[in-house]
Amino acid sequence: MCVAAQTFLRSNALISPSIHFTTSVIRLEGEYMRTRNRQDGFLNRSAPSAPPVNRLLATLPKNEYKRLLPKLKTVNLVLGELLYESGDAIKDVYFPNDSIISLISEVSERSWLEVGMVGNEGMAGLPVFMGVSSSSIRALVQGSGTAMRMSSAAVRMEANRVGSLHRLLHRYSHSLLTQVSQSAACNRFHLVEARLARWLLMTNDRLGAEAFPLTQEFLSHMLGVRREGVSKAAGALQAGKLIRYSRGVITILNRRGLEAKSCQCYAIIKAETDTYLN
Amino acid sequence: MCVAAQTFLRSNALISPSIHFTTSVIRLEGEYMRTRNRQDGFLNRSAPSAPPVNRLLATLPKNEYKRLLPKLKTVNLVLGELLYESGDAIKDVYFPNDSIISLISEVSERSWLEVGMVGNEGMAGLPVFMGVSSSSIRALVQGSGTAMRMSSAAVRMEANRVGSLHRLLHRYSHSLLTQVSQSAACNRFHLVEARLARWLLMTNDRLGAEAFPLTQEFLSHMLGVRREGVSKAAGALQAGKLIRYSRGVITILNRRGLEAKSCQCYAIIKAETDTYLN
DNA sequence: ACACATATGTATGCTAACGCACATAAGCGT
DNA sequence: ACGCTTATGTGCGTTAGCATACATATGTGT
Repeated sequence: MCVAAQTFLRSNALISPSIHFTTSVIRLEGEYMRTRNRQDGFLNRSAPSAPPVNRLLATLPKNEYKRLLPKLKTVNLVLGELLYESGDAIKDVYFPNDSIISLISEVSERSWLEVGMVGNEGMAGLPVFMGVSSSSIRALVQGSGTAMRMSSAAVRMEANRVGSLHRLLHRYSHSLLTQVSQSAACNRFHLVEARLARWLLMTNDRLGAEAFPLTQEFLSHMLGVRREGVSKAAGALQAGKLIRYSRGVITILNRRGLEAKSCQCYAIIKAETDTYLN
Repeated sequence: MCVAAQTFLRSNALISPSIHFTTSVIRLEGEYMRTRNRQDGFLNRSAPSAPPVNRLLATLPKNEYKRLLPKLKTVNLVLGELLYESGDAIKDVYFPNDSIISLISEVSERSWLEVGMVGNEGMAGLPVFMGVSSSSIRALVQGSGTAMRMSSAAVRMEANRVGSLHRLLHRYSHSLLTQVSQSAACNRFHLVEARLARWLLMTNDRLGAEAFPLTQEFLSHMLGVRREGVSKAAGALQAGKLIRYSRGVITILNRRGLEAKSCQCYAIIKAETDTYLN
């Protein structure tokens, strides 16, 4: 958690790392607890038509799922938590239920970019399955919720036997690569407003909530633009009554409208993500 | 080959598709043949300290390599050839020797972006290994040369048995994802000139040649910028005597200088690519 | 109620890259 | 040698997004 906050705020270079560290832990945990308490189940998740479980795991045949169950542990992931850092050993992998994990690439202290988003359709920690112990990509919790955690050792076992999980992870790898490629092109060609709309929709899909805590500062790192750019784009979306936001909480008011503002990339990525499990 | 040229020139929307098709086949093949004839072994490949073989295959243990050999066929790949198109079934996979294959993502008729580059360190057609028959990413020959071709059916067999190739392809998948992520960030944050320098260096590494046929038009699609932008950036590099070019042929004059002009991304990607095989 | 931290808005000037239009140049086929 | 095609250069107005600086607003703890 400490590490999480440290990274989360690393961009603010004016304050010394240690100060950073302390204040941001407080800030993050504080913010989270507050929002959770203010309104029970703050996220306003819509009535769960489907129970919030990881769809990748849910697709496994029963016997295989049973075999894996002892190795899986439900854990809570909190916004801002850093699951693994660039270059560090990956100790566990995560199958999100209703949480979201961002895969982030960094080219400099202040320039980050989300290259992929992992929700209940996938797993964070693919490098382990691929036989690599660390990655240059950072995994940061972008939406609070639960996930199923599995040790890297257990994942490495799965890499050695071709079973249902093995095959599913292959399909997922392809899906993720597609997502990363599509958003690379999207980030290159599309305007900030469209990309913001896409990002909010993707988050909405995975979180199953209409409102979620996110500052513009955080968003700016996801989209790879300045905070002021997010302010402008978000302001435009709010003016159009598509979203509402205040002090780190964003609420989606009009999904259809957001879809119209977003680029095709949203639909393309969603189609890929939704169909690979079939 | 027809399809190749069709796609290669698709951006020129002023000419009808059929005209396109015919003229561009001629143009491409013509250009290639001309350059090949003009000077025997036009590419001026540097003295092959290492023989030009696919390094992924070369890393296999001997017995496994022998097992695969009957399934591999050496083929010639020609600049502009389209190995598989977005959405179409992938019939074969390719292990480049001294050829290069570009993985390209498209967001509109005129907006393309190279998301990954495959040389002798890898394989084009990973989706097949991952159990998917087609991909939204296009594979286009970006540098002429030879490659080892293997049928998709044979690759699917390999996906079902965990052997050396299986493990290597896992490692390669991770390497490719890293490359795609890094260039996504690079394309987002770095200037055209730096990206062009990086791209030329990466091509130089894989082609093993100082001079290679490439128009600015082609380059613009790789970098996801306008042709005029390439003209400006290439002009600057030429003014600095780092490269020389004329009518579709680029020559690298000063590698060190290019490395200085490029961003760190070149070194980062190269390190990943060079070390995953060990 | 107040002070404080932090989230968000906004203004100004700047630059890279865009879109369009056209000029030049180099090679090729006849 | 000539004309054609194609590759490359360049100028001009526009724009999205950057950097910096500062203003405002909104929760929170005391």
